[in-house]
Amino acid sequence: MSQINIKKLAAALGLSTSTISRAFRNNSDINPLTKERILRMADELGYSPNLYASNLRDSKSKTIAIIIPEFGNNFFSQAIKGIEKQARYNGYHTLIYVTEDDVEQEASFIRSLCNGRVEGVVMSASGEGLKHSHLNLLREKGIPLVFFDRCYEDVEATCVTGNDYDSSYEATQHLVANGCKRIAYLVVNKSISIGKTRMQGYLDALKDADLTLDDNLIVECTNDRDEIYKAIKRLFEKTKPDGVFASVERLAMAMLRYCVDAKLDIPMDIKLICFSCLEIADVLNPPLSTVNQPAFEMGARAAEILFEALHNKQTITKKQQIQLSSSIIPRISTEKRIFDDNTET
Amino acid sequence: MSQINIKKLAAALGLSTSTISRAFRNNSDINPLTKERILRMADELGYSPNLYASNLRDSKSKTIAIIIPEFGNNFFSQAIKGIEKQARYNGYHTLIYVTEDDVEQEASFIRSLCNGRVEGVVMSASGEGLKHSHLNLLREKGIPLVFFDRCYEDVEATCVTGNDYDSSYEATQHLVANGCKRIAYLVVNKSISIGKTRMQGYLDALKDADLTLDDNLIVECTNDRDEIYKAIKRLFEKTKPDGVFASVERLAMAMLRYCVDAKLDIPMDIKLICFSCLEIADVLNPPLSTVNQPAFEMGARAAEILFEALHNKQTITKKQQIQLSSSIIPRISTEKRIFDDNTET
DNA sequence: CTGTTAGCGCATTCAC
DNA sequence: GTGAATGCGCTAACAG
Repeated sequence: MSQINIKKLAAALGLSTSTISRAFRNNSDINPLTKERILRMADELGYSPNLYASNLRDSKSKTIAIIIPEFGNNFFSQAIKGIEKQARYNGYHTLIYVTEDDVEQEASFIRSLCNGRVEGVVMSASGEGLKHSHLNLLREKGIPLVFFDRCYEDVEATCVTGNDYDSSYEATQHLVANGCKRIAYLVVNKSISIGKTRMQGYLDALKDADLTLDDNLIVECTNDRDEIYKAIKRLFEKTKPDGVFASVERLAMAMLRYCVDAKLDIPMDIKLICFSCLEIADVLNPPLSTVNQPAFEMGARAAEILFEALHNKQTITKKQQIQLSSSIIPRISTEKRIFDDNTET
Repeated sequence: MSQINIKKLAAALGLSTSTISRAFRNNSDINPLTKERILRMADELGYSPNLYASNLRDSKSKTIAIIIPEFGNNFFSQAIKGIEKQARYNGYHTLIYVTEDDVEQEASFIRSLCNGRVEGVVMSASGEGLKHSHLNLLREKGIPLVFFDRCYEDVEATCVTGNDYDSSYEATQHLVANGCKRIAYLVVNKSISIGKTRMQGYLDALKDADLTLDDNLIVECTNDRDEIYKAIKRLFEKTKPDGVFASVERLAMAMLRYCVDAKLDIPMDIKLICFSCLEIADVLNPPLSTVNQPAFEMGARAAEILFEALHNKQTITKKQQIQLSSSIIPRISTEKRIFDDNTET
């Protein structure tokens, strides 16, 4: 394949390469007719300016990266959608990397991006709050970073999250209001920022409702479907919760499965609410009360902030947290049922 | 930001740039000690070879693109996961583009990729079988293409799909076997390849079961949630199906909603099965029988084929269809219920 | 309005 | 085992 390049095109037209170049960028002045002639010929010969040559010259890549820990639930697909849309709007390309919750992988991705491949990074953190030296690389290279949903607290960067504390408080309160006294909290990892924040909301709500905390009611799970199920089973065998607040969608799904198997009726025997952005929560069995996270908006907002930084030639984003409101959508799974006075609905 | 480059690093070490270069590629011979010294200093100074310079020199980008029509359901997130994983395995980067079902957008993306940005493309087609001239660009540039799930029949490229015809036939047969006589088919667009193939399976199964086809039972929907609902409502008002086969997940969700509102019991009054790769079909109300598509595998396989082509320096993939088997997972939504003889389960 | 010139950062000859 | 020279394809200054 004799690749066409600017020189050949110039030769074919009897022009200089700079004129060709001019025809392809909109700023420099050029005779409209020449331009048209060039573009026509370019089209015919299948010429388009080589990306890497241009990028090398201007050290601009018009590309950002998304780094996410996993793809397991709707949250990230919707967030990606938001980011990609913003990128498109700004004329940027979007690279995507999935770490599978592996900080090493995350570091490796970051390293592979620091050679000019991207101008900015939007990411949701994979690890806990320990060694983030790989992120210093970004700063050294002047590549701005924006977190969404999960962040490293010690890294200087803007972080777009939901109002996790408030939502958790409210979700717990919602269970209390509907009659729950022994509320369990299901979490994947209670030591990372987001699990911690959500748990605090839960704890404070319990305290404010004068409910005593039973440590057995806090269940730390993994991401493995079977193990989650077992953890829930143990919870119910050991202690008898009457309400469950799941900090992650996947854990609530396991709850639904367990309740079917254990012949527990939701919401009669146990009430359930969880963080989720599942669009089909209303057709679950039973329709599931959710703390609805604005995933798309979170992604879009994070990207927006990144592009602002890029636009202003900032090499770093301001350390601040931007909270988008989640909303509690009560459905059957937390409905109050009254037996004692025959007014059962 | 005084960016570090190969020259500065060379100067700092009193070496030539070519020696530096050698230290970073593993083939050329270089004194191990020099190499180590270089790498150490590079690390210290935060140097890594500029991507665009290397790419320009070698005309290699180590990047592929994914182009998908939408992000609306699990299918595409799982497929992306499969593709990304393969890419990572092969040391490639992955660009992602979402067309929102717009062929113009698709064409525009393709054009923006043909300047060397990517070495290959994995895509699920956005449009119908009409004008695909934008794909010729890829061929002209020698960029191989692999379709997954949705393809353009007239384009020469490998296409990885499910066994849609067979699965549809079986799904329909499954409804028949469980007592349905008037089976509706819900489809988004019956004229694109995939809608067509699936419908053919449905039609043939009806014929082989000696059921007469009622055109009113074939419902063409859009992607809009409300409109889908209305279309289903019209279907039930006009005619009384006793089984529904939904060619797309989203349509089945609308069915579940409609049945709640219309107080129709699934599977008593109506049975339902659909294409889906929802992992939580078992906790829907009722647990939904599905034709389970191997989305992750489809993505992974498509990527694999692309990398094979890349590896063999093919500029085009063989025109062939590779079918991965879907499996029918019967759940409550299609269960046979027998009233007449008191053996109701 | 167009051509000439120089150089972005790197990797590969070819010498030594 | 290492250095000097060349060019990948493009664009921005500068001249005219």
